[in-house]
Amino acid sequence: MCAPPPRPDLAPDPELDRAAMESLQREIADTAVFTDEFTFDCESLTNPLAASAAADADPPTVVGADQSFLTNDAGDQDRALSAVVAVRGGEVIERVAAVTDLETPYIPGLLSFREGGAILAALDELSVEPDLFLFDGSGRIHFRQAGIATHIGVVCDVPSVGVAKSLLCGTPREETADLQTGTRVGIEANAKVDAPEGTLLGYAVQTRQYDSPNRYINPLYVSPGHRIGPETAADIALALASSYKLPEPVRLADSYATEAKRDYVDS
DNA sequence: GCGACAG
DNA sequence: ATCTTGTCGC
Repeated sequence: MCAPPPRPDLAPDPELDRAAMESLQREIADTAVFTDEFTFDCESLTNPLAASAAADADPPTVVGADQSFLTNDAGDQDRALSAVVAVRGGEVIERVAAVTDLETPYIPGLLSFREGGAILAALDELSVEPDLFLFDGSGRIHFRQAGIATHIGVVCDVPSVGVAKSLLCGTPREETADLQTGTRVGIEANAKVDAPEGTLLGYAVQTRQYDSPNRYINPLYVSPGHRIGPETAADIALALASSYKLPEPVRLADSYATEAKRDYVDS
């Protein structure tokens, strides 16, 4: 992005010790806004495959991000590649990628300190101005309500949504098996979450399901990152998912992360 | 000791 | 995340 992050002081620093990381996450959560606070038109979050795409509206720029990892000669993952794809009105308008050294191992709950640096480096290369971020990982569904979507959203002060493929913490309010396409089940805070029990953290969202009773697709776990409420976060995930389980911007970032990694390995 | 968790 | 074969269904 052209402008520097509004809160560089809150950036994920992999040099911090564990206690300091957790402390920073509490500060991130305090700074985060878990209600709708954005100016773009949510109704024009259409994609090209949606027949209802309004040609006259000016659609927001949605940026999806996902990471892949590079291995050194010893066989260890030593670098992260962050792939970022900007989509507007269902069209890809820009793709950028950045590679940074990994400083921290993967620790559940501290993902942003491992991958955040690469993401911020990639976003720095982006020339378009994002209206909304979609990340592969949790937002408010997190022990300290500060998953990677919340962390990066707050640092950049850009509305963001977390899209995770599995549940980190929290409790579904109802059975999440056999949900119909387009339906959702609330995920609320349990004892493991630093929030009053019962707090609505996000939703299990069934963006896609097979017709035949033989094959089955698990729901996504969608939660507010920053400046988005839980209902809208789920609405956004559903609106941006077309033929696949993942919302288009993250699905495209996912495949670009694989593609860019292959290209990077060549050279 | 038990529980155990995004990517 | 990443590594793979096999299998289903369009």
